[in-house]
Amino acid sequence: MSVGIRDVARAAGVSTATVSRALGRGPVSEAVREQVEAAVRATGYRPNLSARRLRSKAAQTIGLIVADIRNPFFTAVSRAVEDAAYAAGMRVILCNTDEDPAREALYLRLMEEERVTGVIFAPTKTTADALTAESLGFPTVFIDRSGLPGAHDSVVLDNFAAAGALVDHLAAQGFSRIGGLFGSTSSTARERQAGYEAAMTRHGLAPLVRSVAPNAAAAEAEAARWLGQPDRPEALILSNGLILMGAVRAARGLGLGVPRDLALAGFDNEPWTDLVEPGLTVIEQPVAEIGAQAMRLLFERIESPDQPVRKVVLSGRAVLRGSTRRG
Amino acid sequence: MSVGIRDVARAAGVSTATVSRALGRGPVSEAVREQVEAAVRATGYRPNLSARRLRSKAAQTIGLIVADIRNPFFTAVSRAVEDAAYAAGMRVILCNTDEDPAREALYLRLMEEERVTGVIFAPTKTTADALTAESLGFPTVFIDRSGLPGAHDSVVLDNFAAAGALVDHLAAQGFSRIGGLFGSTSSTARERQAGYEAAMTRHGLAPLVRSVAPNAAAAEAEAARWLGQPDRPEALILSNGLILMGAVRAARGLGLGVPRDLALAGFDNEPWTDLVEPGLTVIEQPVAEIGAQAMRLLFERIESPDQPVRKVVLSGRAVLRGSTRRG
DNA sequence: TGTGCCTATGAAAACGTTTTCACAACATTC
DNA sequence: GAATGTTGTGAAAACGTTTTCATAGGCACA
Repeated sequence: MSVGIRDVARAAGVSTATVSRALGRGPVSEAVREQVEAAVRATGYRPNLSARRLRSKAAQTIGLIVADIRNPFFTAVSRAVEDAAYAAGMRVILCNTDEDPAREALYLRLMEEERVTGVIFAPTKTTADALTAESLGFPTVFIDRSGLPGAHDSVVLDNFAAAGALVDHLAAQGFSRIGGLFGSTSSTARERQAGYEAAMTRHGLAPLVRSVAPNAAAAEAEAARWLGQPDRPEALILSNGLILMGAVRAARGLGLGVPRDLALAGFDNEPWTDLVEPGLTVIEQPVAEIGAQAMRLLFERIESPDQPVRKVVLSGRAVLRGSTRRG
Repeated sequence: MSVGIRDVARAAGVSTATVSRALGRGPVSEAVREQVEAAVRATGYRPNLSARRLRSKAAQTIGLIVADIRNPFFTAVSRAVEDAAYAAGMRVILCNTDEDPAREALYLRLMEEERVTGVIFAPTKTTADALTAESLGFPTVFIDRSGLPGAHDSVVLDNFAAAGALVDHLAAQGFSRIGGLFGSTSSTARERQAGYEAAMTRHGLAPLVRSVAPNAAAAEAEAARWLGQPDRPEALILSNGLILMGAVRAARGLGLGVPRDLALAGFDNEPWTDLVEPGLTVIEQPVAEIGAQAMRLLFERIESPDQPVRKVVLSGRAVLRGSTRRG
């Protein structure tokens, strides 16, 4: 019923081996190559990728496991990864873990069963800490988040410095009760928290830290609780775009003026952050480059599996807007 | 080197056929099933999905081809599709066409080669109009956009009615020079335009229409051009979230107050639309339901390939905010 | 003219599963 | 007690490719 390589071979008057060689790379005479191509067109042949992968053991597939596809940061990174992958003739399987270690385990097993060429992974802290260099059966690059030192290639932001830069900026504007609301599931949030705390200490200020599930609803609830207290912070640093949005909503809900009653500074320069009034001060991440670098690292790891582990650290760019301007 | 089903069979003291049956569904005694499971654990066996798919001819894979993953509408729909797919034990291959017919063709060929179980597809108008019922080698459900009548299952918004509702609302507020800026690549934008024009005519108003590539940058440029003219519209209807964002930026850039100098109404109730000042009046689409219904239609089509073509039309919900309030 | 070495090709094996076919052991029906 | 299912199992075929192995023909070189 379905047309296979033997139908093409019959139509072209050659063997299946020759068809395979003509379609891939292999020594074939120009005449035969043209015959085969004509036969492919005539029969409407489409190669069966499952069969091809089974025999050749080259899956030509990379897995992309992200924590939350609704987070525009991951969407943007995915775009870059996919573009690079398809340009290299590889397919992408995209998986969403929702920051859930159980789903991470599920998808990692799926990757094994697919015999993927490699994986790009933004793991939760729980999973990252559990994964040693040998525990994964395929080349892996961590993205946005890093795990055990020296265990996996990774490309991350210089979170420590970026969070420190936000504190410096707020301190320079004269704010002193600067709070930090950080995600609870990622190493990234921890690093940002550490950078925040170090900078606060450097400025002789007392760190005020809370953590929260990294989504807008949870962040709004927690921020509202915090900001409702009499000794509320006068400035807040938020560890990603979703948490930043939650904080903006909480401030609105409580009738707090920004930056008069509350200054806000966050991460991820999402399109809406300069549309709200006042514009929000953020650290912009080089999202496209993160994706591209991850693919580069992955390809190089596939090429030479035994090279030393590498960690690419990219710098964020502070985008200063009205939300941190001292009234 | 890699452990296969025959290693498991040897370890369990049974044949490979029995292992296969014990792992899948098939008549096996309870004792043997436990033996096999123990052997799987002992050997660390992972099934090879390529081999499984090749032999069983069940890809257990659905393709999801969207126009732009940066558009939160598609992100949200993808979430729903993926959740449903993984719940049904299927994998998802996600592809981005960037509204480019050439990439659509590329990905459709990929779907054939993957021998996918089915595809959910948001096609450009160009591709949709070229695709007859027989031209696709797999069950397909169109999403957000429809093609030739009766050619493919689809789940879409009632775009005509929704656009009309926006016009009605603006007209009721006393606006009369109401312009419409619509995307140029989708049937959806055409339907919204038709609904807009019909409603304008119904109100005795003259339609003012422009079209633009459906992304924020192009929309901003076109809106700025339009709004810079002396006889500029006093209200604008925008055919999706990205175009709406472009229009907001254009208004800001020209120093036009909303809604005093310009009223704005659009599609897609994205999280940022109530964060800008004033909040934006939009049609909210039931994104999760669109994804879920698409999966339902697809599964039913797979089950009974010859049933009549169905089109699910969902209603949008008008969310009225300050951007259309008559000053 | 013989020897050796490329190049293009075909026959057949191999990839790791599931499925078909055959059959033995046992239960059910007449 | 014979005929007729069931049920559990193994041997081997099959899925659609790529790859290995073998070989025939052409060409260069001695």
